[in-house]
Amino acid sequence: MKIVTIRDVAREAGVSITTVSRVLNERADVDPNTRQRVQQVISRLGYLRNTNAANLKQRHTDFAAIILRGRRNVFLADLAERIMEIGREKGFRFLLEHIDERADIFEAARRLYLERKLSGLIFLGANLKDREEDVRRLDLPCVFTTVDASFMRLKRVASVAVDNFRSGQEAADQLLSRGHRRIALLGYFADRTDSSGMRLNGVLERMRQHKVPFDERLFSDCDFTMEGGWRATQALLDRQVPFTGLIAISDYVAIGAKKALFDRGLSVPRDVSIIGFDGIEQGRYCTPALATLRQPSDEISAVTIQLLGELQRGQTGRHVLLPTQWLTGGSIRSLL
Amino acid sequence: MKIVTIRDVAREAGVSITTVSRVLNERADVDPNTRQRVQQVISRLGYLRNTNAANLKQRHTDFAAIILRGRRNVFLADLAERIMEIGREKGFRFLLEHIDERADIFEAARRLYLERKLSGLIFLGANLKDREEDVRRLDLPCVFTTVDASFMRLKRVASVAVDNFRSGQEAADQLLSRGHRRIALLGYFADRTDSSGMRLNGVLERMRQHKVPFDERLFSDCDFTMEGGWRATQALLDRQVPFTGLIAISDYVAIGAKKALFDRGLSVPRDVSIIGFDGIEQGRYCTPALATLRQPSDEISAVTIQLLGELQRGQTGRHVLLPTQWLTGGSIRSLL
DNA sequence: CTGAAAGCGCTTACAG
DNA sequence: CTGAAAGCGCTTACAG
Repeated sequence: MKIVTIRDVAREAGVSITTVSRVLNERADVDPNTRQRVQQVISRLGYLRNTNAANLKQRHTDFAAIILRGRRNVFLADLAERIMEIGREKGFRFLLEHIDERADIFEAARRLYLERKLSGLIFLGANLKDREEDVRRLDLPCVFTTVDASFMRLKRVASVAVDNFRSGQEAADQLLSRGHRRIALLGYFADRTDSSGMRLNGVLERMRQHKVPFDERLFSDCDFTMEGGWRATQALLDRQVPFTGLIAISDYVAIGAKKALFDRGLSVPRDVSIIGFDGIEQGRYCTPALATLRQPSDEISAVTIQLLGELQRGQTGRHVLLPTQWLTGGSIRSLL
Repeated sequence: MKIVTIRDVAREAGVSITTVSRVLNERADVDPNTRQRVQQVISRLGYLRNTNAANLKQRHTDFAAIILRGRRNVFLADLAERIMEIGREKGFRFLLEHIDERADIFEAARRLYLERKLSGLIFLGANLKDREEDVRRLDLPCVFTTVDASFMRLKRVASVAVDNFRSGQEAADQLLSRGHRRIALLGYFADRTDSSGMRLNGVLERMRQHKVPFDERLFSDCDFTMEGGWRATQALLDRQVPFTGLIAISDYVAIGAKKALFDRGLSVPRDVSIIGFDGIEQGRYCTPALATLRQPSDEISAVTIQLLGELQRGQTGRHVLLPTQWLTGGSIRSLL
């Protein structure tokens, strides 16, 4: 592949590379005729700017990077698209970096800053446990989306997430108000900041308030995947402890749970009522549709952009907690 | 954020930047003591190499780029992971580029080559219609995965895909052998190379062979999404033409179809038997499980790597068609 | 085994 | 409105 450089364009157009650079960067101080001539040469030669070279020299850019870990998380991928869409309308420019599940998001952020310079960072689905120092080192406007970073108390850090604890309470309310007393829980408890623990603790708190005892044998450990939900539910059923309701820490887990029940000849919602979290598209396509507590993606996206703007204008970071929305579905029924 | 450069490392370690560069690039010709000292300084200062600068100077690299369009396609995302996994074991190094649905894959390829130099390219889910000239211009080893590029007849181009036509035939066989005669089809017909048209034509061909007439009112147009399948099935049902079997061009479409049937009070497989294509994880978690023609991801991945290796060694590109695997499921039943 | 120097393809003051 | 020159942070012959 023959490589066309700015030098080739300059020669063909009969101008200096400085002028070509000006055209490339859409600067105003170029004669309209010159600009047009250069642009014609650019498209005729099929010139593409070498971003390496451009970024090497640039001291700073107006790009904000979105760092998204994991390539299979459709929820976060959609959120990223939405954030970029809303942000572009407000004049932001983005670099979306999809990094490996096992990669370190803060190292990725540093590398990206090094290479592209940045005006800000948006992290989707970050794990913040013991990472305060890493965040401080970045010293850039940082917005954490879908995770509460308020405990960090850093001026240039903001966050927006759903109120997972309250969301868990609501899930419990939905089952309790329909007469369910024996409720199974699928998920895990890690640290204070993780969404699984928050959601489950919300459920447990509300059960306590309603004086409904929680049978520990009805808790089954699992990660955020369908397979995890499937396995955990099988383990649960093996214990032979009866339950009529099941709350899973995510819709994916709930889908796995539903499958495991089906495999054992149990039916949803006849035998077990199921509730998930997140409100993924998939859940709407389940038969019956999965009842869930939906994360308001549009609002999360809009707030993310709002917070990034505030940080860039020098304001102290805010930490926003949004309520989830109850989305009912055929996966639950009333026992009353 | 303070930026540490190779110059800082060199000064701290008391060597030239050339030597630091040698350490960074893991060259053998460095004194072990020097190497260790430099490495210590690198980790002490938290130095990260500026890839822009590195790539600017490098004439070529041993990186192969994987270009994947669309951020929501879990099937292709998994395939990419698998390809990288297998490839790494064989000494390949990869750059995975996730590009926007609307972006041009060949422009992305050219830009990537410009910026990172490349030893080869792997395209996942490309659309090759009228793109022969673009491929020729790349003039690099190119492997097209999940699409048959044999019609291009270019020496440095190889491809691996499933035999979609045969796969369509098999889908038809599965329903016909169970006594289904009124079969609905969901998908679209574009050009010769697209998988939807190939699959559907396979179905139609086999129906002709079995002298089972196809009622055109049982074809409903849709894209590759769940929502598309849902809408198309509603349109189908509105026509009030009875059918007992349904073949959708993908599992996602089949999931949408199943939902639409459910919404109208119809049951799978009691009222309608459904078959999809691809074999996504999702399908296994449907209740009942979705019968499908699975694309053998592991084999596709392994062949992709094999073909890339062959091209890099100067061999002429081969075009491999793999059979799909029948994965039965509760979504179909026999009428016999 | 090590270093000085050229240069990758751009951008950016600076001068006119 | 335009151009010559310096320099971004690396790699790579080349010389020793």
